Amino acid sequence: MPSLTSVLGVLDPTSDRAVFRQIADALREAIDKGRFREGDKLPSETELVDHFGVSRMTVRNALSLLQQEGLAVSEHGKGVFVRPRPPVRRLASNRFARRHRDQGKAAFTVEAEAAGSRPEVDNLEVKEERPSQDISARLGSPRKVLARRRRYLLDGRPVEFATSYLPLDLARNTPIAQPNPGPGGIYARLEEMGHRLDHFDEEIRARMPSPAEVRTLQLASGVPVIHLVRTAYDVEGRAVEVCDTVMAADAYVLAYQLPAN
Amino acid sequence: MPSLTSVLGVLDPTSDRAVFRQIADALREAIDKGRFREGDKLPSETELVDHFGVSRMTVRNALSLLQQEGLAVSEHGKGVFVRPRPPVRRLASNRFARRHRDQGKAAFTVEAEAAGSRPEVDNLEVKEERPSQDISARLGSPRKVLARRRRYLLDGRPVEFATSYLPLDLARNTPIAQPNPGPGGIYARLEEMGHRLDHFDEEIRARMPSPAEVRTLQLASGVPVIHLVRTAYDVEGRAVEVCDTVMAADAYVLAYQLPAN
DNA sequence: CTTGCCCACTCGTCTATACGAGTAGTGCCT
DNA sequence: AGGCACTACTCGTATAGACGAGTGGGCAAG
Repeated sequence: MPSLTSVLGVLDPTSDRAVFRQIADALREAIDKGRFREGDKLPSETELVDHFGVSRMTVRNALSLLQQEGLAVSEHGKGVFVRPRPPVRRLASNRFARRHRDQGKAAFTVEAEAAGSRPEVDNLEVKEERPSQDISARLGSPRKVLARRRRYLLDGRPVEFATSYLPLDLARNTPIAQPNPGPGGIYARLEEMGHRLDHFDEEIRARMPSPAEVRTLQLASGVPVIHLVRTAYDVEGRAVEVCDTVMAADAYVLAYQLPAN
Repeated sequence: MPSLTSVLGVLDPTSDRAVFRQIADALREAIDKGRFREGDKLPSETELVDHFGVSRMTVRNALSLLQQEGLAVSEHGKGVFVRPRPPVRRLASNRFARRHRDQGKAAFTVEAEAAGSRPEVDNLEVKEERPSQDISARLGSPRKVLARRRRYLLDGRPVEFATSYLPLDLARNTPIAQPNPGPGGIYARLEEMGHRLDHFDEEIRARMPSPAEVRTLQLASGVPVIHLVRTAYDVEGRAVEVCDTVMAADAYVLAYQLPAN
């Protein structure tokens, strides 16, 4: 067992860099160099206090920095750990292409099982409501919309929360208003109903989660969310669906293929 | 001038929610309700201490939470302010399409001026180097690559830092190895050199910035970065360029249009 | 009137202490 | 063998105080 000094070094009292930043630097460097690996427990606050000869608040300040950077997570009663990188789910840009519309299960389920994960969907909610200003504008100002909410989990971990909005005049009293819209999902139903899909617009943002999103997605601190808003247009140019998705950023890579011409 | 109590309310001593969270909640709610607007100064730490009757560390803890959420920014000597939302730059998926290749200026410059901003590019660096494992794999394992680094600013604010990598055998002693590759950028040069471009692959991730990225992009705390890696392929299927881009997430929306078939 | 200093106010850093609460192992008691 | 209590260790929350450093306004000296 190597000494803490050999792993973390010592403070430089002549430096004008704040002590807690020096401590954070030392820990960050040790993590980068592989002295601590994913899931490893970092030295406890008490050990760091003793090693660096500073007060506990200073140590906590340093650890808090690492958590904000997404490098570490603390667990009450256990310790502070190097944040494990979960397996990422790759979302291909053509995942909604007609030829990929699976006739049995939802796309999420198929992909997750192919990747060796256990998929779940919960928090299902289908209701009629008045659209927000943003959603309303994207859908051509319908008075009411059908909202389909659901949360996706992989191996028990929530990774994504999505809401689909459809103009109510289009979705009411159709399979789309059912909790399970049937094989191929709502896009298959829309096409059966005569709304042949032409293209999708996707808008991607990244930001820190709201407290509600932290709860829903059980996010560790230092993990942003990817906010994706997809609008589906039929061949007549009508926006027939808006899907608002919030994803745990550490669980996703979005992949797009674009023509060069 | 409304009293602090009418804006922030009071603590609930019977609640088991931590005091600093209650204070953060009160401030967050006041911001959400528009009692404080973008750029407004929040009550000073001292005022919050007096109002809530708690110690300064508790108040700082609450303010720190808001900063991690990206809701507030502190300025030494001045105060804590509601974080202003900068204008976002919209990156369209077809921005590199051949027909959009401007013959005079760089795409960044054209777009920025169209949006009424003052564009700058700095930190230019062009050098030959050994590729990282990741870049090497994407480019088909060249021994060395040409790296072109640059930083983009809008109205003096850094928003994006990008590095292009090209196999050295392809780029050496060409205009691509010059600081200014000429009209239409390196994609125009590549096509002139016989590498007609076929398509691009883009991979998008979001995460918290490293300390180096915080410096380079002058990021406030609570602002993630969008990490985009674009690989350009010629019609023969060869990867001819990888562009690794780190963007301030609060300055960008990425927009993609996808066919439905 | 201008310059420059000082002061009041801001947040930043750090110490020292206290108690609460979650976790896990040990060992006793049943 | 099983269950439970105790305990030692972890991080979480909160207090009180001190000094440092950046900002900006006012006041006094030139």
